[in-house]
Amino acid sequence: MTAADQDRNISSSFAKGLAVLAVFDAETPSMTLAEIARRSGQDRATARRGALTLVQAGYLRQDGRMLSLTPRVLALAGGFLQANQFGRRVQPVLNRHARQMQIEVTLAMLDQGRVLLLAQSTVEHGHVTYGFTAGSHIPLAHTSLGRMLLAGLPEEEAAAGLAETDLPRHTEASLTDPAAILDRVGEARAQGYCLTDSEFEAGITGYAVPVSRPGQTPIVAGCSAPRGQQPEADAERLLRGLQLCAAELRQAEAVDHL
Amino acid sequence: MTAADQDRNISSSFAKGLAVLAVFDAETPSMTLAEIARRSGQDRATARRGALTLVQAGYLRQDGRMLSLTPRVLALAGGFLQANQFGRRVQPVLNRHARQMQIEVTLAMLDQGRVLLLAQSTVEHGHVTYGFTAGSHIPLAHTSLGRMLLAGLPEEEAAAGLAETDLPRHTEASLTDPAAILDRVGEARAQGYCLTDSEFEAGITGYAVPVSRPGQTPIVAGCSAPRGQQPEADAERLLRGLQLCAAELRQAEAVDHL
DNA sequence: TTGACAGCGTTCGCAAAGCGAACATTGTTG
DNA sequence: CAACAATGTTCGCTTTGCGAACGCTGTCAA
Repeated sequence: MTAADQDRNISSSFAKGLAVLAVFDAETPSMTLAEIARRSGQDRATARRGALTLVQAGYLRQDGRMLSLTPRVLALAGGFLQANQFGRRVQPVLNRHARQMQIEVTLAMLDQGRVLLLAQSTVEHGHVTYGFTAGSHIPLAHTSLGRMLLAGLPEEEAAAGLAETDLPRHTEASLTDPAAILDRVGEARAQGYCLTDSEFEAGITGYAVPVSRPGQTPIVAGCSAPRGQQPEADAERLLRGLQLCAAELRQAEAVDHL
Repeated sequence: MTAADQDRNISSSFAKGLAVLAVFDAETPSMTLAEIARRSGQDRATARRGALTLVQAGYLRQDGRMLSLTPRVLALAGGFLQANQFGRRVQPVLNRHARQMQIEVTLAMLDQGRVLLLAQSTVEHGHVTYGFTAGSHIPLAHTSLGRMLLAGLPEEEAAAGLAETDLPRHTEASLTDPAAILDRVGEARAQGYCLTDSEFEAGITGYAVPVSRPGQTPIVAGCSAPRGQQPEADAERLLRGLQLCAAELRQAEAVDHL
């Protein structure tokens, strides 16, 4: 009861339960109650009630002492995707450009100090590396998508956003100095696109361009490919393709109210 | 406290909050508090607390008096998709077969008396009609996917499942007699595939085959296309393609523990 | 073998969280 | 503009759910 008193309008039990649902991510597909409690920073008994409630609601499956998400959570995302007509207005555009560029195209935004993938084109010869999908989180600091997103924020917010995340060394090439990363972000802001090389995955170059209009919540499109023989030619071709894709998404006002 | 006493292990506030989150679907992208309360069958004050909590947690956005889902809900689905390696084990297979068949391929399962789309390939020339995505719900009774799913259940369960849903007449061809629909389901079970014609969308034929092994929770793959000049030839080609796709998914054990 | 221990899931009395009738506020109709 | 209808918000009473405490199970060292 200090300064931040509990708001009578907020249901704390509900908030805690949501935290339980949110701890399930790529690294930990199934967990015990104690693990959930630890990850969500809650008492074991509290986590237990939340988990059991989720089981009853059908969002969680209990298998012995392990708990894991059920496909029903997809329905929650489905509500969002349909509300924003992703199936009609976003996915076809991504697919078409992906086809023309012969590369997988991803749409992303910021979420809690990470990059949240909103949609992904699907094309045959995609060099599948991690197998990210819509809803996946990827790092902010060492990906072209992340830096382009930061570039869409006012400078001080970008610095703040970067400060919130930790900076693991994914590869030898990963920049670890926040100032150096902010330099690259500034560069991306100035030139209207972002390139990264080998900072997240060795040998892979990332490309990203903004989709949202200045002032809106930043949305970006990007792609990644193994570094080829003529990096400059590749970059020019792919960035041109991404710019066309981004322009078309803007035109369709597909991402204006995110 | 009559017979159905409240379980001490279940957090009712949390369950009610989840119900609020779940009312957002394709038909109602944004709602007022009163509408949410009505749809979730809760008191307005209760719905309000749930909604405000969701706003604070970042899953809902408040815009005047309208509330709508934010992209963060995608992260919940992302947890499931990554846990089950959809990006690596399912999506590529669907994409490859879709490419070969030159048609959009969908993976689906049962959820609350409807068909829940789990994943969807995307090809260029897809005749985009509704713009469904992963997480979308489609009707159970009048789609080939739905009937094939019912065929994967024991007969009495299929009948029960069908009884739960209402049977709107989407088109003139929609079967409205439950017994007639169960006949088709039985047929699908017997022959190992399901065809429907114009029952959901006029002029569109749907094709579906089972993916899950007998006894598991039913999972099916399917596709749909405008009825062409040689329906039999189309059916043979598409069903063959779907069977190959389904076999490969089974082989990869991609959907065994759903 | 056994005692001590660490980690897990589960219980229960008490504090506080949230339910919903009642109220305030805003839009709508005759 | 008065009467109404529908929405958003408050507050006292009750129910819910918090977390210390418990029992159980597997693990390690003496």
